[in-house]
Amino acid sequence: MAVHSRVEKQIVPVRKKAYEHLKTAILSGRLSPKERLTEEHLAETLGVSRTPVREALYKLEAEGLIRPLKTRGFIVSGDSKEEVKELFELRAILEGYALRIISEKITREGLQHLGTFIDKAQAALEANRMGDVFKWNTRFHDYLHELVSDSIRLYRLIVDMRKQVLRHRKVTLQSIEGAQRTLDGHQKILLALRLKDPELCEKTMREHIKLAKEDALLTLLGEHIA
Amino acid sequence: MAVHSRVEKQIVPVRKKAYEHLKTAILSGRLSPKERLTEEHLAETLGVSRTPVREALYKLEAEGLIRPLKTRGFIVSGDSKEEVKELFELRAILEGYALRIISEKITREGLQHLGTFIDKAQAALEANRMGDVFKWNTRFHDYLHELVSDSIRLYRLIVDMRKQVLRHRKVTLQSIEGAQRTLDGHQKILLALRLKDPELCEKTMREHIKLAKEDALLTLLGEHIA
DNA sequence: TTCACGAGGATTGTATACAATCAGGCCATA
DNA sequence: TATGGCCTGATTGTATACAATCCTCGTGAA
Repeated sequence: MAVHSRVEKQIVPVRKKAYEHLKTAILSGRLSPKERLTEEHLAETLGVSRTPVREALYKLEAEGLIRPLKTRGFIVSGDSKEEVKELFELRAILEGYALRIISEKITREGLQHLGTFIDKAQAALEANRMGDVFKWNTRFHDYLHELVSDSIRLYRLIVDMRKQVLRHRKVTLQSIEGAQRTLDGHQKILLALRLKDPELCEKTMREHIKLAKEDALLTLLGEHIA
Repeated sequence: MAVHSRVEKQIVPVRKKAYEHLKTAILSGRLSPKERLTEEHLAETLGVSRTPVREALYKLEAEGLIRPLKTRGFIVSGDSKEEVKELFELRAILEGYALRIISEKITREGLQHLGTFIDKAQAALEANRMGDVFKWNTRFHDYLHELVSDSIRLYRLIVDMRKQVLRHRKVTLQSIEGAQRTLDGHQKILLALRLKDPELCEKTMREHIKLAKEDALLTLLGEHIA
């Protein structure tokens, strides 16, 4: 019948649910850097005991999404200019290196996939479907990331950081010019990959992310003014 | 009376003790990748309850020092050739970038300090006091790391990784040639810093760590044969 | 033999209780 | 007004109990 009838009961530990809950709340901005997080209060809110909550908190701390308060409790890490800058710069380094590795082992099909993602994003942009632009751009990056997934540490770092900058990226991509700039960047990346030039790949990716950084910083500034 | 009679009670949470205990056991090789770690067993061994142990385990996992076993429990991450390679390569990237940053803001005194560390290490090497060579080399790197300490994320990543490669480095430095090569590398780094050439700094550091990587891999191979 | 399928022990997940600790305010004293 | 110490509620740290889950291994049927 079904090729795989095993449905894999997929038990989700409370700890994980608490973690995801908090994470999305933070990344979406629903949880601002203003409010203090305490184990007990969160436990009550989520309707669970402190144990899983505290484990979720520790994990978030390890990822840098929240930080311990001197006065006990945590706050979500601010998106101060400095922090956003550092985040993007680290991404530039890590993803630049990743692209270097990728360039050495990507296949013809891989290149084709990437090309498709760009085309779809471009088409979406021209049709003014910004949601889809975002989607295909994300696919583009995700596909790249998968290509380094045997470098476990590198992969984990990249994925972590990427999640953290998500909120900034979303804003950037909402402007037409921003989106077009991003797409141009992706084209350049693809070209560098096609040329199989590791040096160029690293450089291109760094520049691509540097642009994203500047967009994000502008946005940040804008919010400040608004 | 005493200038500072405050002794700072310095309470050390059990969790932290468990964490440190396990960490040193792992880094020193006392805990091999062979044995399985379970919460209960560890708790019993350390004479504490499972709660702090489990928190220590999660932290170690986040740092990549142990990994969950499919069959429940953890094992310490192997030092397979692939893993060591990746570790050093990541270090090369991150510390290379760090040196680039440092080159932009290091002061005259900073350069002098670094020079001193190298001299001391060189002297120790010539007197065949390998322990001291290790010590001064460590100082050299530690000092560099402190210079990036306002880039919190970068700093944390570097420190983490550095701890993980410690066991490999120790072996390398025991050989005279290995130590001399390391020192030469440090000289080059210092030179690059003096020239205030970010590009060169990054490149030099990468190469320095690449050499260390090759040493470590050789050692690893040797152990395999032995 | 090989496979399916429980039984049972080992291990982890979560809740809860209690002890330890800390921040912040209050009061006494100067 | 400033200083220092102590009290108290808030919060975290650790232990423990119990429930849930998973691995293993034996048993029996094909």
